[in-house]
Parts: sequence; C-alpha cells; structure tokens
Amino acid sequence: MENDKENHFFEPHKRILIKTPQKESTTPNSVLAEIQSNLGPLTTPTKPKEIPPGEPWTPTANLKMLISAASPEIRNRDQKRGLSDNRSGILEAKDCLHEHLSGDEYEKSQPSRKEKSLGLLCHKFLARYPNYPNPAVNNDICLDEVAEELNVERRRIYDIVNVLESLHMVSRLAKNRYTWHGRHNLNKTLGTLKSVGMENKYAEQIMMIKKKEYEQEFDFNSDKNEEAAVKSSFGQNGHSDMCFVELPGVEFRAASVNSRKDKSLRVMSQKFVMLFLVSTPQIVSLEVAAKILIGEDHVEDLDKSKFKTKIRRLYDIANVLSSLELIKKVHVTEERGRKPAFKWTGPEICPNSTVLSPITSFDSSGLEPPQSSKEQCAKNLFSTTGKPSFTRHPSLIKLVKSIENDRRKISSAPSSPIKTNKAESSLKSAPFPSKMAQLAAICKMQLEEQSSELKKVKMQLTRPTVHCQSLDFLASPEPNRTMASSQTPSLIQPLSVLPLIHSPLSSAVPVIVPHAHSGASYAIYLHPSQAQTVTSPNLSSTVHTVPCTNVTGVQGSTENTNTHLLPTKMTTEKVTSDVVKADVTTKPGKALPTSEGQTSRSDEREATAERSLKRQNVQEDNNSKKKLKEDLKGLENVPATLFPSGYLIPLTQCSSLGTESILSHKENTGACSPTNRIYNSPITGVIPVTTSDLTTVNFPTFHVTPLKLMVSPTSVGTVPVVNSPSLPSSNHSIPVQNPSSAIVNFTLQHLGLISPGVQVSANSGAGSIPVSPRIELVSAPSENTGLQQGKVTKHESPVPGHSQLNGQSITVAAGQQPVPVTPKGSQLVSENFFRTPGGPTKLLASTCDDLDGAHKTSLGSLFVPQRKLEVSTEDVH
DNA sequence: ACCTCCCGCCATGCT
DNA sequence: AGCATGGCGGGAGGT
Repeated sequence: MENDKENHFFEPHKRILIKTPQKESTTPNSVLAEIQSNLGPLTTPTKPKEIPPGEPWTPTANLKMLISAASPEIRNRDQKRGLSDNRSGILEAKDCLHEHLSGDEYEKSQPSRKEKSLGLLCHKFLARYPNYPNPAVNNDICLDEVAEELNVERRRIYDIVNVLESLHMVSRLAKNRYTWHGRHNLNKTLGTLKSVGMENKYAEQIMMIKKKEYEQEFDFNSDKNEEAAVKSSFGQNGHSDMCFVELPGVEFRAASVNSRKDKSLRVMSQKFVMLFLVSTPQIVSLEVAAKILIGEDHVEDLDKSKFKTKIRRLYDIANVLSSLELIKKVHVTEERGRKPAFKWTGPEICPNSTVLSPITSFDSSGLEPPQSSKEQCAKNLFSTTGKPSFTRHPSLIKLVKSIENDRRKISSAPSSPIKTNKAESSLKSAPFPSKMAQLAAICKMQLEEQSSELKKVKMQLTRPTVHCQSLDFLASPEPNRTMASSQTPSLIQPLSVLPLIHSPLSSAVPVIVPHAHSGASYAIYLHPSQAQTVTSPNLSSTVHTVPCTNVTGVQGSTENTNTHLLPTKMTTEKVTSDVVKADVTTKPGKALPTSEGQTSRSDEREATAERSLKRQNVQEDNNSKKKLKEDLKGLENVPATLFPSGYLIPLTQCSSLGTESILSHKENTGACSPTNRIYNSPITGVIPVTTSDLTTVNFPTFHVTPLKLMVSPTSVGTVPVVNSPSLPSSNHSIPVQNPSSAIVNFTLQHLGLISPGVQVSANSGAGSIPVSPRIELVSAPSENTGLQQGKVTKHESPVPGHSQLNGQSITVAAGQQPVPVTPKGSQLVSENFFRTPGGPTKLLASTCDDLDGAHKTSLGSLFVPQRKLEVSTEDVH
C-alpha cells in the first residue's frame, strides 16, 4: 500500500480506462500508476454507474466492480492480469472472475453492500495518495478519474472529498479537480477546529444534552429545564451557524465552489470533528452529535425525519473519518442502552496551536495586488503565496503595516487558484528539530502569555470580545472565563452571551484582530445583539487554559518558543508563530446563538452574514461596522472589511506561509490566544476569579454549577480547584485534571460511586488526581493507543488495527486522554508543504479564538454528565 | 426490529 | 441548456 501511495504520489490521478489495458500498471496500484498529464476532459464522464450486471459486453465493468470490491492489492493484481490481457481481455477478466465464481456466484460476487461501503471506498481512495504528499509533485485529483477507477458513482466521491475537504486534506482546484494535501495540514486544521469548537461551546452543548439525558433517566426535572437549557444552549437565536472553517492556504480556489452555499456536509464534518476535539472523553454518540448539529440549525424542530437524515449524514462522515483513522466506532452503554458512538483516535490537538511553524513567518505583503476589501474578504485573505518573509513584528505597528500589506496583497490577488511552491518551505521546515519540541514550547509560551495576559486583564476592565488576538492589543480586561462563561451561560443562557465586551472598546464592537494567531488579522463585527449580550458584567472567571500542555513538555527548540516565552506583553514581539490558532476565525460573539459563522471564506462569510442579518434583523451592522472601522483605523490603517455580524474578517494577510507568519503575529499579539479566549467568553454567572488566580493556576471556574446541574455544594466547592482549561491539552502528566473533575465528582456522588466527601480534584496546580480520575481515564488505554497510532502511524496504513479493542467495554467518565502523544510530529513539515501546495490560496477565515475554546472546552468537559459510560469499542468494518 | 448507510433522484447553481 | 455538486431520504442489507 505504501508503495503504492508513493507511487501515486506522482500520479495522483490516473484513470483506468477500461479501454486502456494498462499492463504497465504492474505496480501495485496499477490503477494509479498512470499519470495522465491530461486529465480527461473536464466534463465528467458519465457516471460509471454500475454497469448492468451481467451484460455481456460489459464484462470489464464487472471486473472493475469486483476489483474495486476487492482489496486494493487484489484489485491491482487482477487488473494487471485482466487488463494486461487486454481489452480482449475482457473475456479473460471474466474468466478470472469466473474462476472463482460460477454464474450465480458471479452475481453474488458482486460487491455486497459492505464492499461498497463508503468507508471501504474511502480507504481505497486514500490508498491512492500519500499521507504526506510531496508538494513538488502533481497532487491533483480528478474526480472523474477517481470515480472511474474506483468504480463508483461520482456522487460517492463527493461524499469522501467533501469530508476530506473539511479537514483540508484536499482542496478544490477547479471543476472536477482537487488537490491532494494529505495530512500535512491535518493537525493545523484540527487545532483550528478545536478552537472553533471551543468558541462554539460545543462542549457545553454536549454536556447539556448529556445532562438532559441524564436527568431524564433519573427523572429529574427532565423535561422542562433540560429542553429549555438545551435550546438555550444552542443559542437563543436559534443557532449559530458556523461557516466552513478554512485554513490559510487551503481554501477553495474555485470560485464557483466557494459560492455554493451549502457545504453542509463539509460543515457538518467539521462540526462533528469539533465535538470530538472539544469533548473530554472524546467520545461522541451519533445521537448527541445529531442533536447538536440539528440544534444549531433548528433546535425547535427536532423532528424525527430530520434527525434521521442527520444521522445518516453522520454515518457518512463517520465512515470517512474512520478511514482516516481519526475516529473509531464504539458503543456507549448507558442505562438506556447501547448507543452508537465514535471515539476520537486521532492526534491530540491543542487548540489552534498546533505546530508552530517554524519560525519565520512570511510576509505576505507584496505578494498580491490589492483588491477591494470585499474581495479580500470574499476571497479570503490570506494569500499563501508568500514567500517566507519573516515578519516579526515587534510592535503592533509593524503588525499593522504588515497587515495592511497583506491585505493589499490579498485583495489584489486573483482568486485564481494557484499553488505555488512550497517545496522549499518544506525544506525549511525540516530543520526544525522536532515539532514536538516546538509545540511544547508553544504551549509554554501560550501559557505564560495567558497568565500574563490574565494579569493584565485584571487590570483592565473589560474588553471587547473579540475573540482573540486582537484583544491583546486592545487590551482587555476581562478574565474570562471562558469556561465559566461557557458553562453558565450555556446552561442557562447559552451562548448568547458572547463575548464580550465590557471594555469601553467593547462598545465599539468591531474589533480588529491582529490575528496574531492566524496570522491574518481579522476584523470582526459584532452584532448588536452580541454586543448586548456581551455586556453582561461578569465576572471573571478564571480559568485559563493551557492549551497545549499536552505537548509534552518538550520544549521547543524553536525560536518561537522563546519568543513566546517572553511573557508578557501582549505585545507583539513574539514572533513566533503559534500554531494554528490563527487560522481559525471565530465568530465574535459567537457563541452559539447568534451568528456565527466563524470563519468562512469570504463568500461564505458574506453569505453567513446575510443570513444572520436576515435572521436577526440586522440593525446593528452599520453601527458596528462603522465602529469597527473606526476602531480599525484607530488601530491601524488596516482596512477592514465589513461583515455583518459576527464574522471575523481577515484583514489581511499572509499566505499560508503567512499563516505561520500570521501566527507569529498572533503571538505577538500576545499570547493572545489564550488570553483572548478568556476574554472572550463573557460568562455569566461565572465565578469570578481574580486574575491573579488565573494566572497562577487555572481555575476552572467551576461556576458551572450554576448550571442547572445540580451540583452539590460539595462539588461546587471542589470546583474551584479544578480547572478545566489546563486540562485538556495539558495534561499529560496529569490527565486527571480535567475540568470535568468537578463534574465527575458530582456525578460520582450522585451515582453513589463516591462519597460526597470525596471529590476528585483536578487541580491544575496539583495536577494530581485522585482516585476518581482514574475512572475517567479508564478508557484511556485504548484511546491512547488509538491516538498514538493515529499520529504516528498515520502514514500509511490506512487502518491500523482498531480491532484490538473490540468488544471491550470501558467506562469512561470524563477525562481527557492525556495522551502524551506529540501532536503531530509531522506538522512542521506538513505545514511547509502545505504552503506550497496551497500557495496562493487565501484563507478565508481564520478564527482566533483558540484559547477561548480551550477554556470552554474544559468547561464543557466539566459538565459532562456522563457519569459513566461504558464504551465498547468495536472495530467497525 | 433496529442499525447502517447505499443509492440515486433531483434541486441548486455555475458555465 | 448542460453539467457539476451535493442535499436528501427511501429502502435494503446486516445483525
């Protein structure tokens, strides 16, 4: 397989035409082997649709089918034979088939349903391309060819590609053509998604739903409160729509494509992934996922049909994700019964962070010609192309300038798809010692920054919410608690709260986000509503998360790290890039409710904006926009694009390289990410924590309690200790920490598993986790394994053995997995590559809030009521 | 009987 | 108009 992949490398697309006998294809993947410079006509060949079975003249078709059904290897072999024989070979092919099968059998031989499963198809698809494609090579994918080669309808290929696209493993080049990026961007993408998920408070939503269920079981207040809560959690508005989250450098190039509004499968896929990334146990049941996904759209109509449809779609997505080895099917056994669920087996990810890019960031500036701001937005802002110019912006000013430049570039940049190079970048990346180290460093930096920021925050009163980065610059104050906020609000008021905004600045909603993280700066417009929401006074919550801790402590050697380390100051100085964070754009206020779109491409953004406007009356936009603009100006010249509500708009920026650079910027911004997060969430009822506290430790704010959950006093008391934020990522050492500890305690107590007095603590500081934690972790072994596998192995084997776990049941409470695994080792490299391929691409949206997300996440985890779930892993397929 | 989810109709929207 | 996309849900295979 591997070999094949590599081979494919060069020949991403090759089509196998029946006509052509490709003897040559001796290579295992003969199919792939051919490289056709020409892809076939753009027009799609007719669907391969199945050939009517049995038709005499279509033996080949049958053959194909059979082959496709067969394992790739077999397939190849057969092909070789059959094909080699040649066209006439058709007969032979038949013969071959027939060898094993006689007439009836022959029919039977037709692929069974399973053989046609999307998962299997996806494996075949993935087998065609290397996990880490050489950017230098042609990695184009011709959908028609693939469909033909795999003997499936093109429709099915879309299903696969859409999911891959959601992970930025492929990007659309043009009509029928996609570019294969493999896993180079995966970690980054996942980091971004995690950040976005945090922003959206998915963890909270999950908790809400679980809680609800839990309550129902017990007949607590079940109905009333729960539903209300749930709805509320989803957003008062009704929901937050998320836009497709794009990464810099990986955007949709084809304008046409972009335009499509739906993308639902893509968006669903991203959301689904977010759920895993954000939830503590990292196990998400289809039911919960469907509810959340539906909820966003329409909480109210949970009609059955809709639910069923959603589930169907989730299965489709899950099959692809399973093929990618990012998730694995398991069953969660609750009192009610067994429910299908999936467990994340992919790499652990730090919010945004991800791997840093190596040090240098590139300036995008100059690259592209200016365009109108709209265009920029629309097209996305980041241009990837850039060359690597390093931009360290010591000061904001510089950032601003750079941003402007970027902006120009962007604007100017044609939408045309372009990819550029990148090989070099990859090379560059190579130098870095280890991604891990970098990551670790990053994490540290972030943490430090966060702490520092928190302090600052204390000082300051409030700040606009803008998610992220910008805050730093702006300065903001609030501690945030994202977590707290999330919890509280979510439960009660759900997301509506958004971010916030206390600060004076806040009034002016628009904020520019320097985008430190992403690298690109975004302008965000808040909806009036948001603003309102935001306003809540709140306190602080404390939590700050440490996103990346998990990274294992390794320090990064990278420069970045150092910079990050610099504590403080939000400022710009940190050159390094952080991670991924930047990429994601979040919605400003986003919280769930309102609007939401996070990042999206410009197009989407616009669309989203429109939607939101429609939904809500747009009123505010103008004002907010104006404000924003003003703010922006004030900040810098940076031109901001306006978008209605809550979207982040990238102001400028960098190309993929830029991304990194962007990151650096972000960093500059200051650890913003963490900080920002904090700020962002406005939490309502959260327990205020002093900043200092925050800085010091993560306090999870456990405010959670407010939730309707019934938290016992004791639990509450405990809560403070725990801090969620840190947990998630950090922890290796202390897995237990989870934010959820409080929850756990709560749960355990209720369950009677533990005495009230006992609580599981997850103190961040202490880190130690007492007994109960273990419980939570129980599942870990398997998980870890999975994770590791995923990370490490990813390359080739498409499917690492999942099966081991089969049948095992694990109790999971809520813990995250502490997997030490380094987050993507490949990242560095990949990023580089990334850039290359995507070169010119622009990012659409980037989200900032990683940090916030982290907090949220942790919060979310806290809540999770799952008291105990038994998870049985089974291999699927 | 339920879980999965394949299949392909048909709407949508770009060319 | 034609074609590329992909939403959607009927209904069948698997257990």
